[in-house]
Amino acid sequence: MATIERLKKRPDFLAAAAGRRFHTDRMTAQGRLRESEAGGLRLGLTVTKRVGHATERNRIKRRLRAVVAEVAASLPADLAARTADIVLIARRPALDAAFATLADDLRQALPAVTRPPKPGAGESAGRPRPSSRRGGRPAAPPAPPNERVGVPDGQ
RNA sequence: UCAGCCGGCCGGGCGGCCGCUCCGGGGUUCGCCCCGGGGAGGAAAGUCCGGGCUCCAUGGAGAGACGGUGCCGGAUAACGUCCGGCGGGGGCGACCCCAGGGACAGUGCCACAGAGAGCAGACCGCCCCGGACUCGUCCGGGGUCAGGGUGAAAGGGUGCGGUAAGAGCGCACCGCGGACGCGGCAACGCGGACGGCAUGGCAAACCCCACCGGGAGCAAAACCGAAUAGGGGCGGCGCGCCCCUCGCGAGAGGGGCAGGCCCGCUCUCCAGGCCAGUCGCCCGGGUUGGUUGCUCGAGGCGGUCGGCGACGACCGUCCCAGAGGAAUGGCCGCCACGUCGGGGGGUGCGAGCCCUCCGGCCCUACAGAACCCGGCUUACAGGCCGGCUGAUCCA
Repeated sequence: MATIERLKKRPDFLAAAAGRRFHTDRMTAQGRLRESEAGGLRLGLTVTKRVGHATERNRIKRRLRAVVAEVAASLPADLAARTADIVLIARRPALDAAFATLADDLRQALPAVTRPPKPGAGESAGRPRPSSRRGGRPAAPPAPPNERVGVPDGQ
């Protein structure tokens, strides 16, 4: 049975932000293929302050962790063996969305963001340009760091 | 029964499946597994005060600056908190609200309006005197603040006397100040000779007075830990300037001043320490990560005693979250509560209230520990308990 490690280091989060993306109304998924180390999936959660207050952010993170655990239990072996980091950026509707809906979102997102690069060069065309109002931040990799730290504000 | 005031408390429950973290015990192929137990709040929040703790400084004293507090007494480790009083204000009342020291130490401000706003003031008006003439008006000089008018505020109020008109000018009452006396630990209260009324307000204006205060914070701090450099320790040698005397000189002797740094806001003083250069030997490792700090504490609960009370003393008993991209939950079912819509029934003139059924919603409000305590402030669906006040009804 497959398991998914938790992502905890800040540089890993920043690296994943440069990878492939997958959007739903509930969340945005970002994926990055790791070069080195052993195989397996790792996943981190980001819930920014703009989503809601601390209580609401915590609830979203707990529900997403439960979703991850459930999805991981029934993951195909080839998908689970991919060497990739995923970051889920929660959005406001994740607070009230049905549990099954969140699970479906994740099941769709996982293969999408961890797909190995095709030999063809059509990569950038298929990638959604995040220039819309989503998050309102530039698409450049050195993004403002504070925006995507999932830590509850330390004040 | 209705309206209201004060204090205290709760803030979903039960069950099923699957998880997280810490502690204790056991097992292990060292990956982990099994058993038992603990696991968010009254505000965990805002970070506004007060402490503990840690680091920075070698201790002590004084002055200044800056900041804070501000009726009195008490409680407390401390507080800007709390308790009990006082004074002022509001309410029929239970009760509630108030940054509430000093304006004869000084400086300053009091806009606009108004004649005049701080050693007051004459615009209209009133009155007296003189003059002019067209004979009831004008001009000049003077008195006056009762009236008009302005203003937040016009130098006590009302009445009588008094006067040319007036005025505490005189008198009565009220107000105000007030030596002194009495009560109270005190704030303050009560009485009050006497004073013809004087010291108008603002100190969330400067200021004065009294009291308090070093700074930064658990991302503090300590330890483990790979490399270079800075760095640290020990030991040897070495010690600035001026004057006088001796000496050809290197230098020697005596006297005086000692330079710089360390007193984490500044300055001064006392005590004390260090450095000033070079050589040799040894130690050591900024950051990432790990461990500690990290939960037994001004602790919870129960009781007795003291106190009006805040609270204190004593006895008994309990161990009660310790995460670290951050655990304390996820999903489902049932029930209760609330709310919305609809049907039926009861009651009432009626708004409405009560009972019951069906469906939907929220599936709970505010809100998530981050070193720990004491407070304050702010947010909060709904509910429970106790005491009290005012109406109304019955006896």
